[in-house]
Amino acid sequence: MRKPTLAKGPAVTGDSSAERRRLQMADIARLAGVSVSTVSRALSGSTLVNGETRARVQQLAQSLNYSVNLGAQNLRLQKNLTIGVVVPYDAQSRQHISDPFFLSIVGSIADSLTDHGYDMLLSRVDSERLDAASQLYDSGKVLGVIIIGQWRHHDQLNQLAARNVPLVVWGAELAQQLYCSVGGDNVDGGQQATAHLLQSGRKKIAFLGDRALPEVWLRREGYLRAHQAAKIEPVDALEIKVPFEPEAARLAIEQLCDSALEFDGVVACSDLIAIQLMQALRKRGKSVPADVSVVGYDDMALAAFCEPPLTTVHQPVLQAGAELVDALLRLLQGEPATPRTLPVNVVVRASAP
Amino acid sequence: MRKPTLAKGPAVTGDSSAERRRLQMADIARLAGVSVSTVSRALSGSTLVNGETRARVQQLAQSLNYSVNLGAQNLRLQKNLTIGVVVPYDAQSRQHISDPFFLSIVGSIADSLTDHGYDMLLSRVDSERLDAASQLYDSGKVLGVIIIGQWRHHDQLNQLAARNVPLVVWGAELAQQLYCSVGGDNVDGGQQATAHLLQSGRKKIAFLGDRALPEVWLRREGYLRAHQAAKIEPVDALEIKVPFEPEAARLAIEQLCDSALEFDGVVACSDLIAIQLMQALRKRGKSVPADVSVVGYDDMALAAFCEPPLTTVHQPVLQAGAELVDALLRLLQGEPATPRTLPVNVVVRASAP
DNA sequence: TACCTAATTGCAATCGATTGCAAAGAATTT
DNA sequence: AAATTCTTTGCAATCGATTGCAATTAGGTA
Repeated sequence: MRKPTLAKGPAVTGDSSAERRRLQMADIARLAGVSVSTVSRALSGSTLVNGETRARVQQLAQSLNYSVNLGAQNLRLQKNLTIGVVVPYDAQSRQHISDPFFLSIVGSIADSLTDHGYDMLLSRVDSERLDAASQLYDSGKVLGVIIIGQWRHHDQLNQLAARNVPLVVWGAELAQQLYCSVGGDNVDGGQQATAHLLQSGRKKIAFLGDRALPEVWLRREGYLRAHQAAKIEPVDALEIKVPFEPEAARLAIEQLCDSALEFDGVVACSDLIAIQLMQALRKRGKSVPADVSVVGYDDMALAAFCEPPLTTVHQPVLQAGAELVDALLRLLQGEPATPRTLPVNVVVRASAP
Repeated sequence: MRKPTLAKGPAVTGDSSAERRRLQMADIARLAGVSVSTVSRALSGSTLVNGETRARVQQLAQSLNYSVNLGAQNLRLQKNLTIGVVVPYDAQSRQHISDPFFLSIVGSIADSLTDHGYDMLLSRVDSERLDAASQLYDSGKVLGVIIIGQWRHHDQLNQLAARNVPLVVWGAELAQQLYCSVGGDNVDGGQQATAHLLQSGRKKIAFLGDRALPEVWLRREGYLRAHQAAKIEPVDALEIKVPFEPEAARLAIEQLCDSALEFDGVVACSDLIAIQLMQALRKRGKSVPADVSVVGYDDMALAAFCEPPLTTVHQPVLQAGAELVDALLRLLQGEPATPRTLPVNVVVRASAP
């Protein structure tokens, strides 16, 4: 086995003397003594060129690590195998791509795109200007776009769709929706989470989330339905506006815990919110789940390992990636793509037995 | 406030009748009644065109959502603002992009690239064929490549560098290294982790990792040095080959726990390994940290929240993304880029007080 | 020997943009 | 009024590939 040791070599230089010019077809042609046309045909395996010549050219190209310039090829062939994936960020809080849930969706999309032979261009836009995502498409960089989340701008997404931008969105299925969405069943998720708490005898259940976001609104809808089904009146004051951004969330949570509000159960709209809440409660000497039962949302890897392990609504991330990609590719074929709502289920762990 | 409700609309169709042809400069030219040259100049803000004409063309383009075709523009201008980020995957275990640590590095690279105005193309390659990453560069799709991890193929990376592929690698700084790397100080990390355990009185410390990987080899080096400094002889049998792949790791860990080997401390080469170990120990009635102290590696978000909270070696992910991007951009300028080893530090939590 | 067919190969137009250069027209100078 | 300059515009070449069509050559046939 080679033994790696600490290096002490010189700095790696960029160019030094050898100028870095990319090899092109004309070079191969010159070296092989044929025309560019012949090289092009040889490399694409056309039978129009002599078998011997073809083999010679192919070997030459291979040995020189030559690859066809895809930019030029795409231009000529009007082809493109790149899909844009857009992760909105919060411009105010300068919240970057870091939420583990979004990252895991991006990962699963990457896998699915690779399986289909597409490249993935990862990009960020201000969550208040989702329509900026179309720039990727308008400029021809990508064939179509997958946007992670609707945020506050269903309308902008509709405009993009109306402009015929090939578009699929991770998020809720809403009324008057012109674009294709794929998302978890938020109403059912909210309902299941709440019902689970109600069934275990909890009566004063807080709802933590920002209902200005469509997905949260729907989860709240489920929260209300579960109360209705159990013939229990939810307490209005226990709906707390908690944003997804960790820092802002922390403030809202501390405020809740320091208030006089009483609650024995919590439905949080993300695992991060749930975990922050559990920390805040512990710090104040309250026990989870003895004093307060907590249910999170997403079921990210973290959920199984925190203290106590978190009961949470599982979102099918792997399936999500595959479905998003499928839907977009179908759109690109000119086929219809129906919005999809994926089933979710509560995973019961210690935080809400 | 608009109230989202469940949708019941028809399927979103792809094309319907309206054929989807991308707008191009010639269209704008025709509509504005000028030549393509003028449009090109107007859109680039050249003073060569009449101010009035310029404004008119710009407004027209804007109102039609026209963007210059970047493929054609890049071809003509020999310009390209896309960087490739390559995440190797394990072909045997079909381990996909999912390790939270890699994802968080990718996230931080994405942020840094965006700040510099570059696009990011995310791609995967078989970890046994890292040299396949150069395809992105050879084909002109990207200006340069960032590869996450060296895996077993320092040699292939050197070959890429020798071929002048602009390349930066997240990983260890090794001997005879032709490429630029950025990574945590693995020797120091291993040493600090081990020293922390030794100082708290632990004597039989296991090392969990696959030393065929350079980074692990170096951490083991630190593990040995710490023992040497403390004048304690490490037990050879306590070096356990545990791969990073979760499933394979689980097997190795179960095997260790079921063996007759005795140990009171553990240095694990990732947080995932550490957490899996803690679960396995708990299942067997052993207590962490009373019976066994555990130190992880990476300090991913998870570490602070697992049970017990994990003492671990913190890797500076945010800084890593910025440094990787800086180094690559410097290379592309033709400037030298020195390999960088970033300082790491142990974050003490309950698993190894 | 003249003619026809088939197998190879290269010329030149094309994809959608940019830009040097020349031309047309307006404005200024002599 | 003629000459000169300045402003504005369009023509045509170019980036690196692909491909229809024509040209060349070899081989086969009448």
